[in-house]
Amino acid sequence: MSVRVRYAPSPTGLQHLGSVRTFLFDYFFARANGGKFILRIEDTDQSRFNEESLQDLYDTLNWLGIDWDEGPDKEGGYGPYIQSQRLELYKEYAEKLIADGKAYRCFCTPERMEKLREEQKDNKQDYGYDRHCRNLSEEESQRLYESGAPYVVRLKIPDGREVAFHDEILGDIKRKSRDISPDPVMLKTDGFPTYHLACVVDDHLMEITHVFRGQEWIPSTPLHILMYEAFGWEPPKFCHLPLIMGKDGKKLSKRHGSTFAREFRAMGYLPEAMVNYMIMLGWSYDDTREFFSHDELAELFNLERVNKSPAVFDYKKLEWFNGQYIRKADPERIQNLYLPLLKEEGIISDPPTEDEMKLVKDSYGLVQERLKVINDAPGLLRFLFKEIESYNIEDAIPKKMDREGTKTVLKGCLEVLDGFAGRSDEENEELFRQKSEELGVKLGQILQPLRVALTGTTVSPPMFESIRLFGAERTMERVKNLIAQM
RNA sequence: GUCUCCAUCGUCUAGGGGUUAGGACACCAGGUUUUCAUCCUGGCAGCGGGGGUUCGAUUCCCCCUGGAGAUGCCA
Repeated sequence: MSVRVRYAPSPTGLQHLGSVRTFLFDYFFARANGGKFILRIEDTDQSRFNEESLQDLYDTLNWLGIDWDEGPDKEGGYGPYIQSQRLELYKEYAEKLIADGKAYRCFCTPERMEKLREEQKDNKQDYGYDRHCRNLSEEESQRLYESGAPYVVRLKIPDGREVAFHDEILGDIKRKSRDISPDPVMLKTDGFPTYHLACVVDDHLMEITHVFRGQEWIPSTPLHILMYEAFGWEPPKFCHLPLIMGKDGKKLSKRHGSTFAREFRAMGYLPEAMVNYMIMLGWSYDDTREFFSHDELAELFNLERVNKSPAVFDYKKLEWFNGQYIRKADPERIQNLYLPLLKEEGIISDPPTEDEMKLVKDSYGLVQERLKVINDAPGLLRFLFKEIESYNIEDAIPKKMDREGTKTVLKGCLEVLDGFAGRSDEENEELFRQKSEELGVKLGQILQPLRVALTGTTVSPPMFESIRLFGAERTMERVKNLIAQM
């Protein structure tokens, strides 16, 4: 049987790192096995549905280069792929369950449920429905139904059974049926299915072979097994993925840092770095290799090497991956990624002038080794395009030197800068060395004030290259400017 | 509370009855260098505890501990 895998997000929030990891495993498993990757929208919670998250889903998938074979916009013979468009189907199957005696209508009001819950809490009993309506006589149930009373459909959980399933990652998992929540709701009052019903019905109808989902679903899988039994269907294979944690071992959340895919995109992470890092969170290839292209993953990903235990998300390592990928990337691509940022920050005009574009292109060498994320670029390049707003004089004064000495050094720089453009870097360096000897300081002590004069900071790209790009004459202006302020 | 899952350096992981327990990030030190970064070299650091099984357990089994998740008309 050919592999069919689905990613089934519910559009109630933005795609976060856990979602990304799940669909990456879905996708690459499908690809590596020559199977189909299906996108299904689980919008069964009307109250939490939100349009923005739907757009975010598509944006995220597209950004990371993940395409699907079937989905809302790609009919593949198993549609519709949006659960809110399949309501009749779920109702039909719920009715079938009732007709077969596997489920029943429950007319208990929310008020009764709340009261029950409170009583259970007071008596320190286990929570759960007391099966009041399961014990209704058929006539009574029918009468209430015909009276138009609102109801939900609940599955009858059998007593005294052990429900087992085999997880492809975790192995055999068992649970006693009495530990499964008594008689979970399948169909809500509003006619929408719960996750459990919709998921089981759709996975079966869409002939899903492997269900990938987070480990938080393990406790409800026995329930799903019971549902497959009630329908007389063969369950798919289950693959419960380890959870992603924050540094403190708690479930990853905002307080650990960014968690939404779009935030990483906005910060200037490359999609391939993101994919590579995320796939390594819970999966490994061997004892050393850790760089994988999209195509390689689509060939090499497998279930055997998926880890069982939860993984802590390491922002530092992601950053390292990103730096590695930026350095390997085509310069033009990286420039095009930060070009809009330069415009946004008003560093260059919009549209850029010809001179600005040339300078952006020529200056790439200044940043390529220094970028961890794309968004670092504006800060590194700003000095080439904009005047230094204010000098921190202290920065300009090297260690073991004073203000006067620094002034003298800067004046010395002016002499060397004269005719700078006409000489090679080697020649210029030699001149700076001579000058520093003449002034009785080290080369670093002469270059630091110059660096501050040109860039406004003590940390910058290499001096000579920067001077060449910016122009020796204009550099001299900045040096004079700084001297005047000292 | 109850149920379920998990457990190798700080983090991601490889390994597996006999290994100097391997790699990567981070960190530290050194080198290259005009600062930063890159790059190179080296270093620090780990099998949670207790019982078994065995000639021998980090590896297999049990218990404990620790961590996480689930206990919704949310997914």
